[in-house]
Amino acid sequence: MVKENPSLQNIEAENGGATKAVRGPGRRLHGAIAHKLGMAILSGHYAPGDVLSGEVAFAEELEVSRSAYREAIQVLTAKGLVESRPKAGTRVLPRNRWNLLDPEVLAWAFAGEPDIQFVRDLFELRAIVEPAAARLAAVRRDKDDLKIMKDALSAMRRHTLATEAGRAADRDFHNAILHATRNDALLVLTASIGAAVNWTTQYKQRARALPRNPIPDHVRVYDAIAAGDPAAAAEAMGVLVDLALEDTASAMQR
Amino acid sequence: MVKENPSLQNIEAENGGATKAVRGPGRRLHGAIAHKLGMAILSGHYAPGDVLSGEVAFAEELEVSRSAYREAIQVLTAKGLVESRPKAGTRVLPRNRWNLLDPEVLAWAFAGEPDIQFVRDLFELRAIVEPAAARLAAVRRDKDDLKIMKDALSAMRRHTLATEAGRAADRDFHNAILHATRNDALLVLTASIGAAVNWTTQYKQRARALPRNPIPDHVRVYDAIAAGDPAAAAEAMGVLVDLALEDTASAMQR
DNA sequence: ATCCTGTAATATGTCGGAGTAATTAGCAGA
DNA sequence: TCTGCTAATTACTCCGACATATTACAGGAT
Repeated sequence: MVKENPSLQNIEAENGGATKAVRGPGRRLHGAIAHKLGMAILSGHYAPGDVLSGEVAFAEELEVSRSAYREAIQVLTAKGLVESRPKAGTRVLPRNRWNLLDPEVLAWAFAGEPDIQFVRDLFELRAIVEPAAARLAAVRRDKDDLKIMKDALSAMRRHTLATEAGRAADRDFHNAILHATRNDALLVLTASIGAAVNWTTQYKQRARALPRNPIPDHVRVYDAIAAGDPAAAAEAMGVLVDLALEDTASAMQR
Repeated sequence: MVKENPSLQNIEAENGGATKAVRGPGRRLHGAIAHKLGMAILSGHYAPGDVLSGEVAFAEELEVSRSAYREAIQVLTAKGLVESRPKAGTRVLPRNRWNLLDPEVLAWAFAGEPDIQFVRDLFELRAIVEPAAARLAAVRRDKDDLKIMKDALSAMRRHTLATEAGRAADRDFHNAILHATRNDALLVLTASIGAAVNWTTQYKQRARALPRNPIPDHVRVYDAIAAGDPAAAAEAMGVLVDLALEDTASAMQR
């Protein structure tokens, strides 16, 4: 258990100037604090059971008002990361209480050095859900869905995955499939994970050039869905996820 | 777009007495507000795009301080339900921005009249994930996992599912399976959904007695996992989920 | 040794005000 | 009449202080 809070100074102080100049226009102060704290927890800087020393002391240390600190804590509490009780202080909750599928939490988890085991867990989940989604999409898609997928596909071809536009097209393609399942729960889940994993894709991108051309595999998924063949769609999507896992794993090991 | 806020008075006023007497000991004020507001949004009382009239006016109407109101809004914002911007007020975000897998959001969704389509979506997701989890568990489980499952099973036999203890044992059984997958992401996801769905189970409970004895089906799952047979485990779990869906659907139709 | 009780520490709830950003409307020019 | 800019209003954001309630902890009694 850490007693004092080590080196959390300078939340957002690139320059020593005014606060408003530092934080972006859309970014609120408590949001920045929550981000900072959330990353600190997800990165393991604070372990479950650790106590974030007293509210007043902490806010003082961060050089923000208690209100801002309290609102930040409120956010973390809403995501199940911490729990604060009178006298006891604010403690980091055990991992199983964390809301790991929250988009923001996911982002924090991937912001620092992502935990390899957790990434593998996430891909395992993807490997379960995405093929099943493709299976459903093959049955339930309509003409509009197919058109959107087709457009995204050609956009992926035009720009490569090396560009931001290309990656956006990739996201659109997958989102179109999810949307075609007509299942909101599936959509939300996969969208959250997808966003985090796409971050990993950028990560990978930094490491080296594309390992191989992913377009044909995407086309196979599209063809199967267009043909209304659930089994083939699931199989093709399975290949896609496996491929992504391979690439990511090899990129993270270096 | 609603302009004024209809009938949100008396957040927690059963009696006209002191506030502290009404809200439970562990329940904080802003938590109660967030609960109230969250339920109002999830139940469709506020539609996406609706604006919750001015902070001051609203806090006044709820008879709480602005700080409490703000902290409640903070919670909702963290869950992606609303977004507040200066001058524009606090607006309800579109549904696809909602954090539907958040345990609390799920609870709110089920608190009122649960949306049938959403329940179906959730069960579809369960039907995808849980058999896959059973498949993994069949391979990765160790002796301790089996012991916990066995204990939960016998507890389910002792108390029936009609009692709270029996339902707790049911939860334990499923959690043990999830834990045996050694996949935190899977565990968190299914735990969230399971909690909400268990609520539905209580719902069902009210409607009528148990439709049939679920114990043998649970035993089949256990046997397959104990035998280390992935395919059989997945199949048996699929049966379990289908059964639950059937029961819930028929219970909700009345 | 265990239980109880009092106290101090700490988080929670409240308030009002100053600051800031954005929408809206009003005005000027083409 | 339409377009572009300016200004004022409005609502959120942040702040610091105060009052309150809860609880952990310690010290004493049984």
